[in-house]
Amino acid sequence: MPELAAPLIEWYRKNARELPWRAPGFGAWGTLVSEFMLQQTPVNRVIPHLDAWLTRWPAPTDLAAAAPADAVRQWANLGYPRRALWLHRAAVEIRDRHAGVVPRGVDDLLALTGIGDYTARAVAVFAYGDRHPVVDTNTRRVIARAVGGRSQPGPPTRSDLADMAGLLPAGREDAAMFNAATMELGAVVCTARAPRCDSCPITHICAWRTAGYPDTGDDRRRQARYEGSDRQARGAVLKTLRDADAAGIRTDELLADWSDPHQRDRAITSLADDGLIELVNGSARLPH
DNA sequence: TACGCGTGGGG
DNA sequence: TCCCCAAGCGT
Repeated sequence: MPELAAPLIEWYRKNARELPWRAPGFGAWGTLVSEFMLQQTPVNRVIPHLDAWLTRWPAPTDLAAAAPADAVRQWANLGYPRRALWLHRAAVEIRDRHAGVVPRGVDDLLALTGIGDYTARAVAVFAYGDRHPVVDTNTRRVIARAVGGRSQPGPPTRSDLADMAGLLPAGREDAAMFNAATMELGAVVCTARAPRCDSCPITHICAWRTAGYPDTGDDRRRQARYEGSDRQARGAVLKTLRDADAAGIRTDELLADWSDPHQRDRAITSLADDGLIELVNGSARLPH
């Protein structure tokens, strides 16, 4: 296998976007919050919310002292609001189990609510500089193409971690840079649709290019339709409650005009099950 | 392993 | 107009 890391790192040094979490001394808490927000939400939408969040809660203990409702409100329209709840829980766990300091070990990070394989290693690598494989949708796509010669990656697998580990340079600094560079390439050059192969720094190594850019199929999981879905109903309920005062809204007045009453009821029940809302005295409100 | 989970911008 | 896509996680 030709050397992948060197040209990627060189390209990254010259072309990396200036992003808030890449500023020197950004801090582990900022990194952790940014990674929560970046789970399925695009960079450009995250940036202003990240700034506001860290201004309000500069340390894990600050967020831990707040009510979950405040976290859900501050999350605003970033999407997947369970992440706000999970981030709040993680802050409480960091306060209680790690003396208010974001842990450095991958196992400790994995034990926190809302942190999985990606986020745990992203924090360990980007905040603490340790040597681990970071696997996300970008690195999986870049490796599927450059190494696997395929047009798209398959569904995520446990072996993705070992595949990335096998490509990692020996040194900690280089390894961290390689992780970041592979993600960056996937984000801005080796994109899911219409990749910009003309400006790619590893075309000379790319197995997909060598094979003539074949369409090898695409067995990635498709996202369910949103229009008319329960998710849409949940989103509408939560938006209403974010915009309401702390006392909430009577459940019989909540989304009273929703076209499917059963779906409305399902949304309210499932949100309560998830802890995103509380049902008290016939009213629904964000969790105190 | 496969599914449910928000929201908005771009092709 | 839709459909695709976005630094995933928990179950």
